[in-house]
Amino acid sequence: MPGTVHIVDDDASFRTALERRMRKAGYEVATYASAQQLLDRMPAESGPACILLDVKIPGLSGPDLQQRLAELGSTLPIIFVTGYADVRATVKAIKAGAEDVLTKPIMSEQLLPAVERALAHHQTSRGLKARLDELRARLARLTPRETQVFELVVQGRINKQIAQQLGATERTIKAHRHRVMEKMGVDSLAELVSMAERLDVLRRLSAGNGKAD
Amino acid sequence: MPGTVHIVDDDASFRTALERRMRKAGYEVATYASAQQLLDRMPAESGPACILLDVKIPGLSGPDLQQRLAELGSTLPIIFVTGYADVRATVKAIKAGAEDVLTKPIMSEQLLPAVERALAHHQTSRGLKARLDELRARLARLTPRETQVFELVVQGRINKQIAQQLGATERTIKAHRHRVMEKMGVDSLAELVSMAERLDVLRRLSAGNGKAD
DNA sequence: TCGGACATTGCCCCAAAGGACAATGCCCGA
DNA sequence: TCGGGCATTGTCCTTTGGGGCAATGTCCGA
Repeated sequence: MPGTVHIVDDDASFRTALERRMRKAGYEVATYASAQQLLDRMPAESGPACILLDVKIPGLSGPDLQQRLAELGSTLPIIFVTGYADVRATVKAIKAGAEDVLTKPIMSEQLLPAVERALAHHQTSRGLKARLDELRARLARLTPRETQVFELVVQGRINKQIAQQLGATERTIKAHRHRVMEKMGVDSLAELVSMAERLDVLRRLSAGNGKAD
Repeated sequence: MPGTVHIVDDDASFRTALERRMRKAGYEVATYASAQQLLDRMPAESGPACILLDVKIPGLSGPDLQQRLAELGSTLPIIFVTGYADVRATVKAIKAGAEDVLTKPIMSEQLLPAVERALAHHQTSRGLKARLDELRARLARLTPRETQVFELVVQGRINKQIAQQLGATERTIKAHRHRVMEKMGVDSLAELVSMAERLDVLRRLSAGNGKAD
């Protein structure tokens, strides 16, 4: 799979060596001497990509960068590269959503499959994120009142109940409801509920870990 | 949190030492000299519990047991115990849903929090599993025809369309639909769709990894 | 101050969903 | 062979949902 590999390592020679291997394998490459550098030149997500990230680098550490990226809603899969076997850190990294952890010296038999997996996962998660963002955008277009109606509707309340709860007429609720369906781009209650459910599930996941996006 | 710790290790002295530490910490303990032994005496899931599992044991290995348990739909969190730092295996174990990986000698500062986390997670996942099983059970009570109607209904099709697609009368669909709502224990389309969505999402997760249950 | 976004309602009509009551036909295991 | 589960329909009536058409009132930024 074609894709871009972002290499973050403070050791210039290691960085270059890795870059060569990646280019030879057919990937686009971008290198960074520090985590901050990557954040500054934050790569536009145009295609499948991943990060080869050294754990121990000056300034923001590998795990620090991982956290920052998660906070920024990045979908870039991270493959950690570490000089020594640290089980504690490895567990933590994977739980935080890292794609893999490789120890130096990095064997190609491990590196290449890991990169391929990462790119494939990124492909998938980008798609998911795109769809979710689309839903969120639609949801954001609802007016406050429409949002209230939306929430009650997907909970299964009938117009009469909603009207009573919001202190309005059933006719009014119908009007809001109509606009909600319109703005959300669905034409059946089932689709609306399904959409709400997805937003909800994904919202929960996002709250839990950085792998959500 | 009170709970039971299942210890699997072929080294009797290590097993006993660990058992003592766990009892002292206030947990119920059950020990097994092999993975097979645990499978044979498969613990009934009565309360929060977890497994302290040695990676390298004769017969079924730790990871092997992990896989078997996943296939059996177990929700028991596994904390791996390993003699040496193996990053590859660690990554694989965590990805396969392991709760944690600890290296010997096992420090209490790592062990006790890990066990607590495992028990807490088990508590949660048991709850999720129970709810999911409930849904599955309800779904299983539907007759073939009702299942067909169920699927079309949650897709947002209206009775008329369903009737046409299934080659039946609208009246018939209403009858099936009514029984579906009844058997699934809901009284609004929204709830039915929500239920279907959960079953679907969780089904996907189950297919992906052993952590699903 | 004017136009636009938002919230609200009324009236009317049609389509769809929910249920009550009732009945028919098939198939299968006890 | 009989009872039960399952699938199917009919008729009739009520409740909900969906929309067209139209209008009013508030609030706010240009």
